[in-house]
This record gives sequence, C-alpha cells and structure tokens, in this order.
Amino acid sequence: MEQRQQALGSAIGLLKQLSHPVRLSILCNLMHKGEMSVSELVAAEEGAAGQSQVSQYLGKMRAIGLVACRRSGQTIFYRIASHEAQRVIETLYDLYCQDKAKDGCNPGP
Amino acid sequence: MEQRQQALGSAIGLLKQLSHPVRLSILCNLMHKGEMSVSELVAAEEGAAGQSQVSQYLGKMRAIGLVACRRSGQTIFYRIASHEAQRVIETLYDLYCQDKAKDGCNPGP
DNA sequence: TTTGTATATTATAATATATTAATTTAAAGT
DNA sequence: ACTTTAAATTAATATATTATAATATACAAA
Repeated sequence: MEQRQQALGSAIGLLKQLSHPVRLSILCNLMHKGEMSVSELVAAEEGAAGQSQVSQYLGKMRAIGLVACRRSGQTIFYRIASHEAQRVIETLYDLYCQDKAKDGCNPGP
Repeated sequence: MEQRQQALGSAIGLLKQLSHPVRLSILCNLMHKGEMSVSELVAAEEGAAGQSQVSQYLGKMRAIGLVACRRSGQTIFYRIASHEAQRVIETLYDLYCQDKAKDGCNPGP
C-alpha cells in the first residue's frame, strides 16, 4: 500500500504538468524538434502564451526534472529530460494525433 | 493547426481527470477488477475520500465518457468506458508500477 | 408506509493554479 | 558605458479545483 501511494504520487506529479494546453504543447514541440530556445517556444504558441508565462512553465518543469536546458550565449535551449513524460506523450500522440480516419479495419488496396 | 488544437484539447480533457490521486486510484481499481460498485470503490480508498466525493468524481467522469455504469438493484457498478483512458493508465502502470529494481541491463541468470 | 442502505446532488469554504504586468538579470553588440 | 535582446523573477489578481457538510433521491425489506 505504501508503494502504491508512491506510484500514484509520481504519476500525478507528471500528469498535472501535462494537463495544461500550453505546457503540453511545449512538450510536444520539444518532442518533435528535440531542442528549442525559449523564444522559439514562445513563437510556436502563436500568442497563446507570453514570454513570462512560458518561462514560468519551463522553470517549474525544469525544477521537477521534466525538462532540462543548456545555455548558448544569451539564448537558452530546452529539451525533454524525463523518460516518463516522453512515454506518456507518445501514447497521447498515438491516441489523438495518429489514427485519424483509419478504423482498425480495411488495410486498403 | 486546427486539428492540433483539437487533439490538444481532447488530451487535456483526459489528463485533467487523471491528475487526481483519488480519481486515478479509482480508475486503476476499475482496470484491475473490471467492474466495481460505488461502495466498493469508496471502501478501496480506505478513508482517502468519502462517499460524496467519490460519487462526484464518478459523476463527472461518466459525463465525459470516461466511465460507464449499470444498475443492479440499489447498487451501481462502474467500469472504464474510454479506450484512451485505458491506454494512458496502462502506460502509467508500466512506468511507475512495473520496472522496479530491473534496470534494463542484466537479464539475470 | 416506515426504515435502512446505496448513491447523487447542492452549496459553500478552502486551496491551488493560472494570467498579467512590471521588474530584473544576463549576455552581446555598439 | 550604453543599448538591445533573451530569459527569469516577482507580485497582484483572477480563475479553477477540491473538500466538507448537509440534503435529496432511489430502491429494497419489513
């Protein structure tokens, strides 16, 4: 019962971070591109979030070990640092971004 | 860009529901047992949540299609009704409840 | 019809999270 | 040194989520 609580706690910690449109979007972008600067990430949101917000999110996600960063001059590049996050996002991608139109039947000609 | 937003929205909808210790616990229990009555679910929480709370959670999760229920006399049985939820929970189980102690190396004698 | 048990609903209080704007630090270029 | 650009921090406010308690409904048994 102890282990279960711990597992639940860890899972919740990750899920809470993923449960936000901008944060999830950021992580998806990082999955695709591998590494992106803060300003690139802000730009990619197309107005959905400002610099401050994005920076705040990244800060918290970094604190938890979800992402990591490296500095190059004055720009800072972020990347995903959590295997677990990666796995869950892959699953989500599979569920919501993949199987459009194909229904499991009819492999096609 | 339209599709992406929609995918993000759907994913968030699911993740938000999973991001709560009691709700996730309930869903995990349902995964294991297949079907459980409300009172069984309450009991399984061992004090972590009362009847009202559990009922509220189930109500909302049902509204979203995450779970479904059937009535038998005065007791009501719930089950998971969302393939997506199932998939994500499986992934989480895999990540947090499985690979204890084994590190990917050393298949062992 | 009264009583007991199972589940649901509602209102409210408490807490957590998100948004915004303003300020600050850090590095580079002039 | 001064200015510009990138990113982080802070503080104030708004919004959303959660917990608690009280009440209601639905069914079954006596």
